[in-house]
Amino acid sequence: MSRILITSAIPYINGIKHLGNLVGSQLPADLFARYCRARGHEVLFLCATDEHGTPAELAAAKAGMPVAEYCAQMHRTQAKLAAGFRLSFDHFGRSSSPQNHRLTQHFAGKLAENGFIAEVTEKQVYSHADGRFLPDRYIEGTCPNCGYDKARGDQCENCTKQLDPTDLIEPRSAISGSTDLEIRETKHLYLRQSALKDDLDAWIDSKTDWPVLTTSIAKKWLHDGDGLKDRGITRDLDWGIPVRKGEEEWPGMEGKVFYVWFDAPIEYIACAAEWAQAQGLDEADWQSWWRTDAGADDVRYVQFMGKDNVPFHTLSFPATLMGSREPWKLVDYIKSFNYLNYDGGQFSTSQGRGVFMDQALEILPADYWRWWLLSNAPETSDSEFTWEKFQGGVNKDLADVLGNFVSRVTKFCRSKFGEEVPVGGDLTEEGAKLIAELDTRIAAYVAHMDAIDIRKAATELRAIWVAGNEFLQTAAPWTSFKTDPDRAASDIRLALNLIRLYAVISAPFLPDASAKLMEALRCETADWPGDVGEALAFMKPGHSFVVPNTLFAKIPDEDREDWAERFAGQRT
RNA sequence: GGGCCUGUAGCUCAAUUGGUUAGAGCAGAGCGCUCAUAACGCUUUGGUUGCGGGUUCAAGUCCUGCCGGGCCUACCA
Repeated sequence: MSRILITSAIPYINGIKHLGNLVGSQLPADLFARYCRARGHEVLFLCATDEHGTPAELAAAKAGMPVAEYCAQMHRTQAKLAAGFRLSFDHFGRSSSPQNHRLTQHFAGKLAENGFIAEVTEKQVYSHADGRFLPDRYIEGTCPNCGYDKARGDQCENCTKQLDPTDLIEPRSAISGSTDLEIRETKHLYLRQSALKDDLDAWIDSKTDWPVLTTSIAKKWLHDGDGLKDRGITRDLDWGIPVRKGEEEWPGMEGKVFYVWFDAPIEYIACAAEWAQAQGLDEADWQSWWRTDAGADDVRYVQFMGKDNVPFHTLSFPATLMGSREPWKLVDYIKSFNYLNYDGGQFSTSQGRGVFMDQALEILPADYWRWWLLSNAPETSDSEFTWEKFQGGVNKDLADVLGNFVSRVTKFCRSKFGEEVPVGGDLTEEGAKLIAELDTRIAAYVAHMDAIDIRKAATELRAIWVAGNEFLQTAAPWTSFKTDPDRAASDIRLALNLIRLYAVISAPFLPDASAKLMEALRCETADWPGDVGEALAFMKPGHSFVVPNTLFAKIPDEDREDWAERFAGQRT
């Protein structure tokens, strides 16, 4: 047994996430967490909402609520949806927690102490009408290069030229439209990542087993141009963690807050502290996961995220931890994902294009989504959601292959032997062959899960389900029952136990279906199978069960057509 | 512009890291079965591995030049 710390990239507070967000971090993290627990490991699985920054302030203003209240409400919404998808977080925290305030300020203090913070005075655009400094991309104007009149202050979307806000002709606030802008001097703190470049480089080089997607992005940032650049970690905002040097005031930084991407990864640690508090544990309990001087040396730490998050997790956050010169646990493995597209384009939060977490659960139970999304996870390249593929995958894999197997076995047994595991007969030749095949296949499945090769694991799991149908076909208990009922009894006993085995090993993908099967079979223990032969003899003759209701209903064409139309554009 | 990834059957993906005849699932065709959610099983059609060069005893895999797709490029988070 080992101790495994798992974190999912923390979703931004600003609204409900779509399926692309879900499959890129939280869902695969949950799959792995459930699998590790099922294998008997001690797991701490953490996630949280990322609550600071300009978009949160603007979303709150739009909703006519104080930002703290807005975040609290959206946190509850996101927590509820996470529960709906059966995301098994040990704690779902908030980056605005007191624990994160304290830790973020602590890290800033340590970094300053060790010379990794620079104070830089720079010029920023201030909007009088909005009463705030504007991030570059919240300034709009005419592009000096191509004349496009909705160019943003960081880049022109029309000609893709990189811009500085001061380059824009007739700049205006993207928030209010006001042209009453002023360039003001303001002082900010920079994390001197460049001073830690060699340490980071050597550390990344040592991670030879990481996905190429992860290391190539890190390497690019380390070696592009002049190498790793320092990064501003403060902002002129009201909503955020006040800039402090540990417990002390930070002269000259009054009224400023840390930038979300400084405090958001630190929430991974703070979240463990929140977890300990919620569980009534003490400091040492969460520190044993995070401090190598307090027991975290034997922890394996795995992070899950979309590719857009990689630079922060491979560089900025490790730089924060390394620069503290304190014994914090660094990540051991980063599993990163490409994007899931929606029917030929991108999922779009702003345009309401695609399926969002709340809508998905209104349509179908979580297991349907979990299976399709995970078995089509964008691991090696971007992948695409279409309603045809979704319908095809779900109907074939879940309804026909798995669901129908359960149905044919339990119903056959009920009609011939009654609702209990039949008595009589010895293991047949077909049964022995099945056990041998499952031995190999389950070993392959386990190897893929250990390696977090999700699509391959799903493919193998499906093959394991298929093996059950093949077994029934060759054993043909409906025929043998007429001449040799003991033989049929033995094969059906094996098949009923096979359903239990499926429930156990499929649980990381299909937690609800798994629970439903275990209940129908009146089984409580769900130990991971060691010896397959023993696992398939778990339920003894005479063990009673009930025939479960349809495990997975098929998606009819009419529904598919209806949904395709409903989610094509503007969300209502 | 620069960098990275990618292109394999109609579709979605594999191919033990250079090693026999490139494999699965879906879709299509045929046969079988009748326990089951018109489900299941077996067989089968289908490939000049984007295109052209090169290295090698051997290339889907390595090098190179084109062509196409995607992502990142540091103030969205």
